[in-house]
Amino acid sequence: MPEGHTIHRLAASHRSWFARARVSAASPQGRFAAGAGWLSGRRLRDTEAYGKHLLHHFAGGRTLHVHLGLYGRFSDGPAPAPPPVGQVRLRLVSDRHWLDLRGPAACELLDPPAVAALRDRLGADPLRDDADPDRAYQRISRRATPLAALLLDQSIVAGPGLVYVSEVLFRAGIAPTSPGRELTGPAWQELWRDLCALMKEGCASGRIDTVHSAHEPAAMGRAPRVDRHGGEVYVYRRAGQPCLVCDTEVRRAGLAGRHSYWCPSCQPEVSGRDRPGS
DNA sequence: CAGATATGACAAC
DNA sequence: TTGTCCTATCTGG
Repeated sequence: MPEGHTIHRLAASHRSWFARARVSAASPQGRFAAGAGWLSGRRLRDTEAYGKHLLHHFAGGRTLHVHLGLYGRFSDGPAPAPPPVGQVRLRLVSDRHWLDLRGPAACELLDPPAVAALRDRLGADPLRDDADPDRAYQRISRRATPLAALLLDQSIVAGPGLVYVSEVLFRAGIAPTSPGRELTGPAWQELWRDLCALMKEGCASGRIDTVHSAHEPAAMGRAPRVDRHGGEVYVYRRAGQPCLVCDTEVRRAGLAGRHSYWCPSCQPEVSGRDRPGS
C-alpha cells in the first residue's frame, strides 16, 4: 500500500543496509527462485526509486525491479534472519541485515535496456531531481480527462497515489473531476510545488500528513482522519464525514477505476463555460 | 472463519 | 468499465 514517498524511503534504507555488500538471496516461496539464484553472491552497487518503482542495481549488469502494487510489503531486521513466515517471494541477506518481500506486483531482473524502457515510460517524480514538471503540464493541459485521473497516470506524474492526489487537490481547491485542460499554468506551478513539499515531508516522516496550520488554520483543532500509519488527511477515506474546513459532507465517487474523495464546497466544479476569460 | 478491504496496474471486453 | 494479479489484515458472524 505504498505511494512514491514510501518507495524512496525503502531505496534509502536498502542502500544503507546492503549497498556495496555481497548478498545472498533466496525465494522461500519458490516463485522467484531463478532470479534469487542469479542475485545470490553478487554485490549491490546502488539503489534507486522512480515513482512507485524500486530498483536495486547489482554488479554483473542486472537490476532487481520491485513494484509493490496494492499488496506488496517489505519486512526487515538485523541479522540473523528468522525462519521465513508466509509467502516470502524474495529474501536478501547480508552479514548485517535481512530483508523479506511479500506480495509484489513485480519482482524481476532487468537488463539495462529494460531499465531504460522503464524510466522512459514514467513521468515527473516529485521526489527526483530530474523531474520535468513542464512536460507533465503539457500533457495535462491538452486533455479533457479529469485531473485526478491524469495525476494518477504514472506516465505523466510518477509517485503520487490516491492519498496524495486527493489531498493535493483539496489543498488547491480544485475538484478531482476538473478537466486537465482547465488547469492554468500558475495553478499547475502551485499544485506541483505543493506536491513536492508534501511528498518530501512524507518521505522524511514515513507518513502522509496534509493537514497543517500553515495551510488552513480553520482546520486546526478538528479531528482529521488518522490512518494506520498515523497520517492526518483532509478528505481521503473521509466520505460522509464533515469537511475539516467548512463542515460540508466529504463526497466519494468512482473515477478511473478508483475512488476519489473531495469536498464539493471547498473544491467547486469547474467547466469550460464558467472559466473566466474563455 | 468467510468476506471485504487495501496509498496499484494492466489486460481484456 | 470490468476482471485479475496477489498477500495480509481487519471486520463481522
